[in-house]
Amino acid sequence: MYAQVIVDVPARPTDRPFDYEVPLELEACVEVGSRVEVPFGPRVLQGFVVGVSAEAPAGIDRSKLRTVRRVLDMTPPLTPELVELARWMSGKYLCPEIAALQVMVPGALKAKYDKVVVLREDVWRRREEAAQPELLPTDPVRAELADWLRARGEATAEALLERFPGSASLLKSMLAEGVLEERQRVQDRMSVKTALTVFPCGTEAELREAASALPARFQKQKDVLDALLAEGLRPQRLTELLHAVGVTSSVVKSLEAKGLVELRDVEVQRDPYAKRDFARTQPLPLTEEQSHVYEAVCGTLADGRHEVFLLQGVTGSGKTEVYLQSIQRCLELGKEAIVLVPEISLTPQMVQRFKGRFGDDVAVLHSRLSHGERYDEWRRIVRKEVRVVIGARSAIFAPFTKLGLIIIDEEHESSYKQEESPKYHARDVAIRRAEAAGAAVVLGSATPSLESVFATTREGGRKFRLLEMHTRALGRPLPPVQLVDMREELKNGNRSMFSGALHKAIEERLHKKEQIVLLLNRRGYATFVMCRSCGYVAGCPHCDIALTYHQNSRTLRCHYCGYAEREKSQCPDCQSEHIRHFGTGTQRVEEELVKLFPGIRVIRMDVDTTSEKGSHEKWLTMFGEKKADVLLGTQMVAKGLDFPDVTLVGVIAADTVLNLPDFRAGERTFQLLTQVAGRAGRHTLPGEVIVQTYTPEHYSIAAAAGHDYAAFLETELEHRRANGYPPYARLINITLSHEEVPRLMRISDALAQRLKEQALAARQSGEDGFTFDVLGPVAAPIARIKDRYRFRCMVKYRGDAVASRIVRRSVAAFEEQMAKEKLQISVDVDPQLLM
DNA sequence: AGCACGCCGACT
DNA sequence: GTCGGCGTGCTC
Repeated sequence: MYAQVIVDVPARPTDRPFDYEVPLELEACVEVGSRVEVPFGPRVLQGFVVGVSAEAPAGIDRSKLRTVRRVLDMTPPLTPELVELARWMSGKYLCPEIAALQVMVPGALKAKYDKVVVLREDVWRRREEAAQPELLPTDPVRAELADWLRARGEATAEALLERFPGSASLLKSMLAEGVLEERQRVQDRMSVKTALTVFPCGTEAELREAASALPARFQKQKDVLDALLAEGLRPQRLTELLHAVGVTSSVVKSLEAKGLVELRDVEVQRDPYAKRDFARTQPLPLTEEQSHVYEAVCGTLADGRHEVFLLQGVTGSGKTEVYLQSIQRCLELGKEAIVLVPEISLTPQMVQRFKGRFGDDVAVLHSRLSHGERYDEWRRIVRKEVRVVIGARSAIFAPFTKLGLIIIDEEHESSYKQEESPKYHARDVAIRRAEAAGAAVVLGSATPSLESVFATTREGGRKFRLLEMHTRALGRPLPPVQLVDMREELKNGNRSMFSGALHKAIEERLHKKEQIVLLLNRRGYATFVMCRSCGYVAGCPHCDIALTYHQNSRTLRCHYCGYAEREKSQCPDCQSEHIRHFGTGTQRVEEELVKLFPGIRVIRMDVDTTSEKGSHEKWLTMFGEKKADVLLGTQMVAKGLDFPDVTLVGVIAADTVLNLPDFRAGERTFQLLTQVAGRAGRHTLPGEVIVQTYTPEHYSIAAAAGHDYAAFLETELEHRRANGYPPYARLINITLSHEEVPRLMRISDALAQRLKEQALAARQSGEDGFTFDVLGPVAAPIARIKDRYRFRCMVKYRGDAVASRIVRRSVAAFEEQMAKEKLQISVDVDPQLLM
């Protein structure tokens, strides 16, 4: 048997399958999707099997074939369907196939390579016994080192030198003699956690009899048997059993010797939700709108068809209940379901709803889990213990084999795009996966992305089917939104960051003991350091970016290259001492709140206060328990929260994002305002929203205030069409980086030229139905990172396949330069952030 | 990406 | 004369 393997070397020349022979004893466990260890050149690597065959591969010298050394998992971590998906991803996002395969498995399975030295006992003995002591090396440490290594079995060179300092040359000569041998090791980052488990041997009657047959002096052994019988002979974790009965392990060992129980190492899970009890919930009755949507989805599910639905439902219209019941139906049909939610809204509230409905049938995957916890949840999927997965972006790769339904909540969220390689978009991957699996996709949002809405129109080819929900499930109207023109406030002498209206509204809520959500529309801007005298901003010496102030270490750090320096007390430019760090903005709002409303209790949520693991949940729980009057924060307070006593939502400055040089700025602003407005008055108490802005006439802001998606859509689409932006075209960003600007400029121009030529060639060879425009090259928004300058070409295209082929071929022409002179080219297909 | 092989400067 | 610098070429 032969296997085709993609090896763990993310580079262009190795980005193809390599053929290996599979030894007979491994044939049973090598299949497409297996993770294997293979020799590759002078080293040993991890790889994924992407093909198997009985016949020897053609076109390769048999003598060159090497053999698979080991299969790394009992069950393959990937399914053939996922292997195929990885192949598609590498073509679509222009990433090495191994990178796509790697994101599909938990980080715990990423290989760790190291080298160890072992003692060659046979060589050692032969030399010692050669009986010519005068010829043996005389180093006194020799024997000691050999003994130590013999006891340990193996050791890394570092560990060995730590134990025997200064023996580097000894080590080298022993390796040369062949007494020591270097071996490569391939390890998982994380291994399976196991626990000794007690398995009763025999039937209940047998054990009962055995227990009573034991003489009185074996009382403790009897106690153990009784405990096992009381638990219905279920296997027990040894530590727990010992604790419960109050005996030591020797007692159980005695029982094992008698053959009454068996002790085995069993894989255990770190279940992060083990301690919590989730009250089971029943399906709620659906409103007319909800059941209309539900029926549509069920129809497709029943047919086992692939179809993409765009579910546009106003905030509070009860999308989640529709998801839950659709999943229920999917499970009844014997299929599995994946639910994607933005990381930020994967709150305990959300998890609770799914755990409550489906109990242990759900695995939860999110980045706040430790490596090990994440791995364990994922293992539950592999072992077929769950049929539903809820998680952030990468949960789209859950290794299900009978996928029936994929739900993407808040589908417009930019966090579905991975910003590192492979730069995939979970929505596009989901659709591709569902196509292959014959599964339905439901994209849900109150404010869908323009791309998705466009896909429901005739012009967009009616690729998606639009389903709408206009009314809120609890019958509450959408809260009225009041726009406050801050220019007027300033004119009237109000220089505070709170308008008269917002000030009064806050006061009222405090009086009535209702709660307030305040949003500062600023993308998690980090704290930076500026001189108030001359305007100097502390920047990274290696990157064109401001340094970030870190409170706890009192240092300034660069988030791009890791550069760090001490906090400054004097401006390096003008020597002024008026140099200080500027808060995230929320800090300043908090200070002002406390000043204006003495005794006000504020919870501030931003990058500073939520960096710690679990802090996000902690703050939300506190707010839910009404331990604070105000929840103040950036984007993160806008998403998916549902607190009944929130009756006021205030937006401090609506337009800060509008001025970013990104064609999606208007869309983002509209979405954010709509989302945050939806936090108010969700239950019995009526809500109110106050939006402060300097540009109340801007269509994004006006439309959000009027809860008018249609108006927003019309204007925004017009803009996009006029400027040739998505959804009328798609984008590919190609970023080039090099240490020298002149060289970089020349290469960038050459690349742009090449792209244009390739496009022309495609057109001339009769290819049509595509457009391909090259913009730039221009300096990238962050013009230098890690002392490398950056230029960018933007491609506007229509026609996926042709465009990626043109880009792939053009970039390939620079491969030689990439290797030779440290040129780097990074391709981002369908970028979400243009910054 | 590594790692080996190979060809030129500063040292015992 | 050797140790070690990093250029370039290959990996089933």
